[in-house]
Amino acid sequence: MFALVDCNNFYVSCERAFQPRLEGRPVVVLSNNDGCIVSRSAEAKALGIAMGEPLFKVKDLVQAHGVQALSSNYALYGDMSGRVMGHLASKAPELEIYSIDEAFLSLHGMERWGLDGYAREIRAEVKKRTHIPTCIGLAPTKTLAKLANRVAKKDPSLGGVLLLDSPERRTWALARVPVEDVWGIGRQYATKLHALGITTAAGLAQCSEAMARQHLGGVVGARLVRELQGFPCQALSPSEDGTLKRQSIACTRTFGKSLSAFEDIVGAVAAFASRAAEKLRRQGSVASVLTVFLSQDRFGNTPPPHTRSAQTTLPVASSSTPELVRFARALLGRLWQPGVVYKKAGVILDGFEKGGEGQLSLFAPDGGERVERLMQKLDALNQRFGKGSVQVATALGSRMPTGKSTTPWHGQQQRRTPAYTTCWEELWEVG
DNA sequence: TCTGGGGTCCTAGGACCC
DNA sequence: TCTGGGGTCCTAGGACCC
Repeated sequence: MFALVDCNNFYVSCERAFQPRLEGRPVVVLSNNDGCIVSRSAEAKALGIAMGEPLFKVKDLVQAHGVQALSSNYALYGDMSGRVMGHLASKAPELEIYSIDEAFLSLHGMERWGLDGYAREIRAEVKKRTHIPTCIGLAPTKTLAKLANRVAKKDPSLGGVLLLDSPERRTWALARVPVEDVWGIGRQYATKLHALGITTAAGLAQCSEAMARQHLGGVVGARLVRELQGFPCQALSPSEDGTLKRQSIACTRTFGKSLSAFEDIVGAVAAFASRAAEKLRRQGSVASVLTVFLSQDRFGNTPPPHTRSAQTTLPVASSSTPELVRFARALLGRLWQPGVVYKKAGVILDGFEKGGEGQLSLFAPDGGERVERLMQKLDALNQRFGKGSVQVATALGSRMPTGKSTTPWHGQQQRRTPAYTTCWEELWEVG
């Protein structure tokens, strides 16, 4: 049996854990640049505020109902996520961290404990220790566990837990979930399925394999239907030592304002590459593929495509900031055009190998050990004195290296709460 | 005026290999 | 007119997820 533990309105719940006055009120958390709504409290959902909606489109609603709109505070959410996952890891032999607010647990062999009661215990404990409310779905496949979780979230009478351990319960749950709410059914597939007269998860579960393959992206769709029928097709991939090992790492941003000058954009790209390299080192990988993209305003008047990208395979896989910045800069040189107004850029790393196991370079006789030591020092300094204390100069862009002016690509974050748990200057004050 | 930032997996075609 | 069978790697793009 799998359990899927999912935090309710995660970002809003993190904010509420430190600001009890937000309890019972409509609250939303905003994306970067305070642009879109990415997390909503139950009260905000009830007002009809949609997920992903731009803030400016619901400004009236927000004002009329005194909705608290907060900038996103990823330092806080990441830390709270770690705490929740830490508790979950102690509750099951295996844990797969699926996203910042969700994890699959393998409960194989624990059936005799009474899974329903055990799930309620986990839920209560997470709430008590972290103040984060969760819902738990339990079922023989991941897709059914997701579905059970979704039903548990929508139906308060279930007390946050739903166990699907019999054909009767499964049939009951499948019948009450619209097909578009099934894990793996997005907008395109939902439209197709409705046209075919399939409107519920129950209907989808009765689909033939041929039909699933034809309409739902081949083997992916076939697996989805089998999982709904109770035949597991997706195994748990346990997260080693409670952390996620990614297959790709991206750092991308919409700029705070439009940028044209090469020096400004190269500053942004260098900063993104530095950040990506940091994440890469933290998971102990080296990357062999680097992609840079550059976008114009996708809501503006310029016809698509709005994005151009360039990719390169590194001669030797690397996690060195200066090395990756150098290649990123070269790629940017191929993309940037004078006079064009840009709104967004990004750096993506791919093709990972485990650090120390990759192909060695003929031309770096020490195997890159010096650079590795340098990067360790860099990370240690930034850990000790705060993010960005030591950077490659390219990342400063056209700024003077002194002074506190923000970089031209930085956006607004006017409603950010303190990083209560990760920054000495911003510790929680009680009183 | 204002419109996010991450990820995953799969397919298909072309170049190239034996 | 006929002209094999089996791979890999790379790129681009599409669908989905949170």
